[in-house]
Amino acid sequence: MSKKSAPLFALVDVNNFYASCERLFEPRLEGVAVVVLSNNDGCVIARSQEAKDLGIPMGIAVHKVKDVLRRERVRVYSSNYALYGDLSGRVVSVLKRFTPYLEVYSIDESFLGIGGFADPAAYCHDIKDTVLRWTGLPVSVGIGVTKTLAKVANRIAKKDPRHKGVFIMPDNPDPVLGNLNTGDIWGIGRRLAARLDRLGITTALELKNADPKFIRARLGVVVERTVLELRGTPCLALEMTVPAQKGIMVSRGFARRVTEYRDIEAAVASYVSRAAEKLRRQGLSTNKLTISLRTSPFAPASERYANAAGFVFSEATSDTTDMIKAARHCLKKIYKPGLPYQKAGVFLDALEDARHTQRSLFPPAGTNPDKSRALMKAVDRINADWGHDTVRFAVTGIQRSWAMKQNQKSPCYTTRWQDLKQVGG
DNA sequence: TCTGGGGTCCTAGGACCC
DNA sequence: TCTGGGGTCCTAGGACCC
Repeated sequence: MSKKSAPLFALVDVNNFYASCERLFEPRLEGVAVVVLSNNDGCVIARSQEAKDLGIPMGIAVHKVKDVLRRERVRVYSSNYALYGDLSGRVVSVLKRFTPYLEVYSIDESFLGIGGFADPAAYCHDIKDTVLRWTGLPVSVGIGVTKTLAKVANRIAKKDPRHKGVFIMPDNPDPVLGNLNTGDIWGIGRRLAARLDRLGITTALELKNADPKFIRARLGVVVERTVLELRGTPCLALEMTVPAQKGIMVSRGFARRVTEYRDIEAAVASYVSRAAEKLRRQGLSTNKLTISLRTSPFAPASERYANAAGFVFSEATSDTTDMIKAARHCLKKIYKPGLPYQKAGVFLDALEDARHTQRSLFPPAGTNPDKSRALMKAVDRINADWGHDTVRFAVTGIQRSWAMKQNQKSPCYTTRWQDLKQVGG
């Protein structure tokens, strides 16, 4: 992309990503309806085209579509993030061979800066064909002068087979935008769509033609930027460097309702351990830990409860022991006996580079940072070599009746040797 | 019986300062 | 008893994304 050329964005997006990943290692699934479930096998988070054609909605609770899943013999998979993460990396490495102007936006989407090409559509067809040939995954590409317009174009590339997977936004986008609801624009969710509706704005074209100052006053700067992006004025740049993470969260629903303090404490301690590993892997330490606990939001009102409590460390830490201690302190504040708890979580906040941690003038008694660092390093090393949780804290429990359900999980073909054997049968 | 998990950014309002 | 205006920083909550 030469400096003089006008910016042009391509959004490359894997079609039905999770479903396509499952299909990659099970050729029998070709042409068959496939769905992938959320954690705890709770709801549908990905569908093959055939599953979409059966009218199975995104995000629906599994128990609500049980009948159609059985009747139509839909193949059902628990989500397998190790597999999806690995395949995502393969797609990105193919894209990197085409251009350094690359922003990995999500597990299945990347923005590419493609300004300066004489024939961007041909270039993107080449990208699409190459990704399919080298990874086996089908992608669609949308092209536009802003990220928001590239998103719109991508949607059309996916929906209308006549475009063969690549759609470039025309110079006059109005006919396209006139056929698009505001809720289908990137950045406009259900709430904002409803508020726009009340202002008499229902299509993307109407939003584009609205007064940006008026929109800013009523709906804030985010929506104002969307108006400008729809008009072809870029407000969002290609972000090629990954910014430092601001927070780390680990939260899970329990496989079944949990009431006993000991069980919740065990679950929370194991989430804390996982969060602490993520923290150390990135060379960070945390200043603040928050524990959250709740019953099901679908529970009867008498059982509905959600609360959170935080703990601020006197100096930043990356030590699992410190964090478990803090977590117990928080949990005691918010745990109420007798309730059927459904979910707990830990959030690590106010992160900083572990190498430049500000030491407290008054460190808590009995702490020895060097010793703790060495211990954590050893624990991480053993767990990396021998598998998750080979070494873990006793408080995380032995029985783990709360551990999540994943009854339909596919093998980790690409990341575990043991699982690879299953391919050959 | 059964409804995901992990992030980001923005805004409003309170605390505090001069 | 009366009692300003403006700035900054922090936090909680809301909205969005995939």
